[in-house]
Amino acid sequence: MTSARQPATRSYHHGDLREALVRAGFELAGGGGSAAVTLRAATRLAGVSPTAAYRHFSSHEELQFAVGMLALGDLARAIERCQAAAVAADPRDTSRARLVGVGDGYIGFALDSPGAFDIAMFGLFTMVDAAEPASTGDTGRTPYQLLTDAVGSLIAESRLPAAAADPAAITCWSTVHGFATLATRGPLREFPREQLNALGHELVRNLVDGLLTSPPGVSGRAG
Amino acid sequence: MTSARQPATRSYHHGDLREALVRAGFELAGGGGSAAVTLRAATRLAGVSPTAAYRHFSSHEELQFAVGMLALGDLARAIERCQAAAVAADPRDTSRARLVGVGDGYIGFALDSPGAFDIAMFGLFTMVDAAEPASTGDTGRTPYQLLTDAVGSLIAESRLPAAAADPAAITCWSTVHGFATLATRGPLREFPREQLNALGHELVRNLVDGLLTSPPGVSGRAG
DNA sequence: TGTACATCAGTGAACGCGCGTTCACTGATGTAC
DNA sequence: TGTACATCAGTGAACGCGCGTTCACTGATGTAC
Repeated sequence: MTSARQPATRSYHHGDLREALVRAGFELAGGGGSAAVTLRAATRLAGVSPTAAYRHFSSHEELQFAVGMLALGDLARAIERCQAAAVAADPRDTSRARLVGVGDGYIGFALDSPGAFDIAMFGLFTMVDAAEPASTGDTGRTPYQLLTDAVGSLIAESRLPAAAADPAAITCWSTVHGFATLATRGPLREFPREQLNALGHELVRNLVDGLLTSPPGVSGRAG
Repeated sequence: MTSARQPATRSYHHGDLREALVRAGFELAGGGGSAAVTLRAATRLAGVSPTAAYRHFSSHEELQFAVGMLALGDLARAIERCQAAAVAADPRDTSRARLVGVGDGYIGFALDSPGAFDIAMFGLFTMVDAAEPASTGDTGRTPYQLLTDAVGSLIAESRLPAAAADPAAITCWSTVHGFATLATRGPLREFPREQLNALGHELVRNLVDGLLTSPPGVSGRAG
């Protein structure tokens, strides 16, 4: 969106090495998670010497972070897709459907792309609501924002008390994140995909309906 | 429990290097999680040459696994302690209290000993219900067994349908595991400990009561 | 009780590996006159 | 339009690091006679 005074100016030597390195890192993550995203491997994949990376990233960590942001954007899009599907399946309750979509998208993305999910967490964990444009989906929202947006509409509809906003978001995130981890790298790892789909599907719906039935944050009974 | 024909036979050269290495590994994990449990660092800490480890472990992975088992045992004991406390706090509903104790213990252990928690997962994830004695608490049960035991008593009391056994265990584990991860290495990392305690406390009780109100596994409404 | 011997826990040097990072450089690109 | 020059993206060799693992060994322990 900056004025394009020069004709795209693409390609000094390589074209756009920064972009190529981030894409290479993303590909590596797909194979072996965040541990596979080394600076040398990325430059190797891009067909360039290791030193070249330092023209675009000041350190290995900066590359990892950039790859994480890219993966976060993919996660956001997966969530947006599931939200659309959930709304289509239950058009009379779009707020609930949008929250369901967050859960479905999160779990589905982890199952489909465990490596990308792993590196996405690298980015997520260092900046929850970073304004990094690369980390947003088609609606311009990060995965975390999509979650808080969905919780926010339930609050706006008085179906969740305002005080429940934070605890509800944390509960949702904890549940789907835990399941994604167990299913991806944990003891559920070798379950057939169909069964994981079914388990995740039910988990998310139980989670959302449980939340609406007895919202957290409103001091429950002592245990 | 084997016949002690020889007087404890302790100490060839070192005493019990295997034990010392596992303890060293555990100490390292306390500092930097599973990644810090290298074979060389463990031997260094034990004051022994790297090669010596190969008298007791066939590979680095075997050492990591042994350390994981030790950490799992600690986790089991943390759970047992929380179960006792929960039962004392609510003696009229011991089954519910025991399940609450699993959650409290799991989260508390992760918050108290993130490194040990990390390496414990290394062991857990490769063998959920291994019969490894090192991985059990004072009652001789592994953490996972303590969870299924607690769910089992609720089923025995007809407060949960038998069909809910597996999904309920998975839901519980997912939720507390996810929270432990977010609180330990995730975006909740820098929250004050007291707040995390409160959040975890409430999360667990909402989880358990939600489970008892609407058990999973009994095909809920479509979403 | 004393000596010869077998066992085997631990040593020390070395291997190859891939990593992140630094250095002085080269050579293609774009710019100024 | 053509030449001299500055820029700066990418090179290639090298560094030090810590890792897991192998090798031939040493020397303390326990055992047999």
